[in-house]
Amino acid sequence: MSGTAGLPVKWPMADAKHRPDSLQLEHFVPFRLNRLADALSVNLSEIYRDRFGLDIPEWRILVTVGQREACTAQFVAASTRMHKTRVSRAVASLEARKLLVRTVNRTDGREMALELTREGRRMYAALVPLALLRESQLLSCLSRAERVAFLAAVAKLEASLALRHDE
Amino acid sequence: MSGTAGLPVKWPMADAKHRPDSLQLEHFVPFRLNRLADALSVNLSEIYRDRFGLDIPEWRILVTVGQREACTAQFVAASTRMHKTRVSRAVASLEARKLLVRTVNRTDGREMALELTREGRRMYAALVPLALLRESQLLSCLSRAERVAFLAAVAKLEASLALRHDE
DNA sequence: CTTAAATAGTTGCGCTTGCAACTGTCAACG
DNA sequence: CGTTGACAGTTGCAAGCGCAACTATTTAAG
Repeated sequence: MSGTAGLPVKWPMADAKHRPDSLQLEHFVPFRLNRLADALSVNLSEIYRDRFGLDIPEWRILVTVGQREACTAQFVAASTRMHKTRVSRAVASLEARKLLVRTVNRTDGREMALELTREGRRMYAALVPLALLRESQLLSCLSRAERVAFLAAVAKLEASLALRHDE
Repeated sequence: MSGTAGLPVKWPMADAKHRPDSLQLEHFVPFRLNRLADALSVNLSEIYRDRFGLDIPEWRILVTVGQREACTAQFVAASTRMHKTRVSRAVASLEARKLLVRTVNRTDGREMALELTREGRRMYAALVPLALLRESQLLSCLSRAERVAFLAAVAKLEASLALRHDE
């Protein structure tokens, strides 16, 4: 332990520079993406939480169901990549708030079709434009070319991690 | 509710196409980044969890402390953007495992300098090359130009969200 | 010196989550 | 039919987390 005799440090001493064997968290891409995604979530939650009282799982379900006629919890779980218990509980919550109804499938009693209620649709219709606006605001710091390049790279990363299920 | 008489749907009916008032979660950038960041975390955790028994907070602390001589928990919290209680508990865990020691600052008894033990440094030294290798593997689906463009866009987004504290 | 405000770090508590185990239903096979 | 395995969805439980409240220490002000 070299020079820690004259301890202590309010702020750390200048960190080792970019040596190939040194990992600087602030430049480590997985960490940066995690932090970025989290900041975006927090930013977006102003809309769905503060203005509509939804948490993340509820918001995802509302959007997933709202953009279709109806679908199963299974489908929601697969397309949002949420654990099925997380979906189950959020669906129960949305049902309790009368934003969504569940109907048992007549030909397969295991499944339940999820469908937004009139009120659920109203919330969906109010939410979507705000979310899309916020998305474009968040991306507005990029030029059109930068945005295209960025999204193309994201798509490639998604493909390489087998995250895409459509197209 | 219109055509849900002949219910139910194992898979949802073809979803409404890209109408401007329709939000498709699979194309919604904040969601995609969240999913991407999560996949990267899972991918990386194979290294720090399975091979070294660390969880995310512990891994971040090990890296943050390891790249400096010493620093405070405060600094770790600020630079990793983790809540101070999360840092506090993970530091306690690392200390219990003798990967890290805490030393009270002589001139300010509130602070404690965090420093890796010999064993902590050994783990850090073993971990870093693996993590950097994995990072480059994850980015290897992008050409050099694509990678540069991607990172530039990420940096702009970070700046626009005030996530950068250095440089 | 004394008091008040600020800061570093810890802890109690409630909430959310994932895992494993469970219920109930359907499909396959004898 | 009856049994076995797969599948949709739910629940008990323990672990992780953030918030608020706390301790201990330092700094500022009077």
